[in-house]
Amino acid sequence: MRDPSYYGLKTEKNHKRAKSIPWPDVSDDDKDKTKGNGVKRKNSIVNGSSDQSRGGQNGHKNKKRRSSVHNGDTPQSKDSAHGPSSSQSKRPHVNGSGPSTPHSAKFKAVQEQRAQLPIAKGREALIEEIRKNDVTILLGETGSGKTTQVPQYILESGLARNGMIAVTQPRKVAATSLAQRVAVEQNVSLGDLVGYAVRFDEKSSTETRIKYLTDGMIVRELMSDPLLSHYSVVIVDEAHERTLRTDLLIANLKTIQAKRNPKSDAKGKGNADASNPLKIVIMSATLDAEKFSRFYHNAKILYVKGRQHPVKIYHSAESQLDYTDAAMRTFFQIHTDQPPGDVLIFLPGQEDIESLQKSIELYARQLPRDKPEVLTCTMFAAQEHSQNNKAFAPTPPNTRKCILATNIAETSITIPGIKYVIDTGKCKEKQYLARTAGGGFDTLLTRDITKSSAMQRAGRAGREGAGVCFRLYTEDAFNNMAVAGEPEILRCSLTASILNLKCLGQNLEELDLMDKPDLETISSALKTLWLLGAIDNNQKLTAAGRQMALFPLEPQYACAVVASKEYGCTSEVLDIVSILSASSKLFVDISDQRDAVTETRRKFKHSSGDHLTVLNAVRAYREIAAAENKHARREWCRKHFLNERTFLEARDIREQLVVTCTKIGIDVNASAKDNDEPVIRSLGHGLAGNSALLQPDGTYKQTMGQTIVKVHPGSTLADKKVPAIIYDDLMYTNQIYARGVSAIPKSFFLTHALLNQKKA
DNA sequence: GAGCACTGC
Repeated sequence: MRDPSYYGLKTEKNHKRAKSIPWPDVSDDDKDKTKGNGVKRKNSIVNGSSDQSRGGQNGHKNKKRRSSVHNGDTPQSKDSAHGPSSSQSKRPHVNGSGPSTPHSAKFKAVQEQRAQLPIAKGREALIEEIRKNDVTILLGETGSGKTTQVPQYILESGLARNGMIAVTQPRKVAATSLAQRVAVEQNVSLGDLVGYAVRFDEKSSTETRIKYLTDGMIVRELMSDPLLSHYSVVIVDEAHERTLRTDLLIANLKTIQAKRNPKSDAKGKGNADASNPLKIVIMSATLDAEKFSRFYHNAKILYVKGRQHPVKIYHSAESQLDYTDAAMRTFFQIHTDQPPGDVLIFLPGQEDIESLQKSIELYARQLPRDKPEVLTCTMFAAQEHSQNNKAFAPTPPNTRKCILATNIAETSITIPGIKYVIDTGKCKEKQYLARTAGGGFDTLLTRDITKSSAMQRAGRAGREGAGVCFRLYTEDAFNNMAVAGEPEILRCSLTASILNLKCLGQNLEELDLMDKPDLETISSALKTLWLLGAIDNNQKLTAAGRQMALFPLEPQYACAVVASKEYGCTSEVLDIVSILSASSKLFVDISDQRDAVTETRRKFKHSSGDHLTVLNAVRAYREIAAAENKHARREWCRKHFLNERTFLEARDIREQLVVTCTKIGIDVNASAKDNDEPVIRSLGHGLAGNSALLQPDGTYKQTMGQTIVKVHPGSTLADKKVPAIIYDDLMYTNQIYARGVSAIPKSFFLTHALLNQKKA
């Protein structure tokens, strides 16, 4: 392969550094492929070939116990169309978007597609296994069709009896779009036989038998229905992601099954005579099935092949210290030597993305005329939606699109047209550091990805056709990667989970979890709950704690809402905490318009700090919203560097909070008007543990610990010294920064923890 | 005086 400098790229940096990365034999790729020598086809991801699972240390062990569902079953024609449910689909549907008539061409095409999915061949074997066993582990590669088909097979076979089938997903979009798809396949209107439930959005009815829901939603349902008695089958999808809520669900399902299937023994025999037995199906995409199996009394593991185009994987011959530079050189090697096709580059964060984009655009301008144009797009969570969406626009003719993305493109978003993937092997990961004193804090540091992540990234090149993945790390480095990431339960704060479990009468340390968190993390959470008055000296849930758990909020903010009743400022506190709980930040940062941003933000700035600054922004938006149309509102937000989606999401959250408040007798209209003190006081109750005092040397030191914290430069209090502060959270990057900071009179908060306990 | 992967109720 040729060096980019061959094309006359002339910055000083490039002259010093430019050398091509020695990708083994990539340049004469086509010739070598036909000869079958030269090109190393390492870990090639070919339709379900065993190569793909080579990365897993225990892959070979799995084989012993895995039985393939591909054992020669032929799908029965009577089932492959529509089963017992078909009678329900014959009702006339008034609206045009409803299901088509059973014999329409569209419906037939849908059923043909269903029958061709890889999992369809194993249908009978799969149903038989689920019938025989209380718990089934199903390993399915991408494209196997397991998530849409298994619930339908279970329904159509009658295994669910009269109960519902729950299918849990870690993400909302997945739950809603899967339900949509399955409703089409069942030829019913969404919300009838097939429905979904995610936060702020539910489409289900008394007729619903297959319900897709987020894992958070079903964990919430546990609070009102501890045995999940509405469901006869619970399918946990994407279990390998090991989200906190999936782990809590998996643990609870085990105890629920022990109660609902009284005769079940360790080998998991059928329980035809139990009145309302529960079937569990764990679906996962990776190699760690053994662990799920062991957890569920050595449950049977089934394996189903996927449908993926082959992806050739090249590892870098030597390790690349400067991964952005290596990514740039690799991009230009692809651009100059490889056939057309868009490129996706995985980078850890926004900063790397923006700097690499600049370099690529700089060098692309110096390419000879006969080379295709380069179009760069960036994709990361903090970026405006419209910018992220640019990657989806069709690539113009004679152009190669280069998408620079974070992990967002690994699971959450699928970009069409990608033929080449460049994987830096890095990501950023949040990790909670528990400190018994001071409550602990989050860190966000760049680290190596895992094997499953690396495979996922490579797979992104094979969505639509054969692809190529260039890894900017050696094959040894790949082999030394962890198989999978640490489950979330081991790296996040447990304050909210412990509070919710206490409402179920459970203690987290006694729960039968697949992975148990540190005692330090648990005691840090217990300490926070005690400070909030949610538990008493004997760690028993208090009346106030029970109220806090009802709110879909961090316990700190729930505590502030509960406290606001006394100070008569619930309206203001709801405004603030609903913004703080929204998934996107309110204040948009645009790196190249920084001066304009700070200037505009001054309008909302409140002298006491960030919380009341948020309140000012909410009040200003509300005025605009009342007076102006949608377009003007959006324009106003853009001009003021405010994220309107945050306002809209916060409005939904606020509505939920109003319902909860009303239920427990908190007057949501109680307002302190322009008196700020009660608002800060209420927040002070919730943030009693998150406080720091100014030291003589100008730094802030935690009141509950010894940590020196710095006010984050993005805060309105960044260049102002006040005697005492409260803050939303701490984040360690280069230093320990307090974010979401407000000044608070010293006399306030030192007593708040005690007040919380007294009230409780 | 400096930077923030991704979910979810």
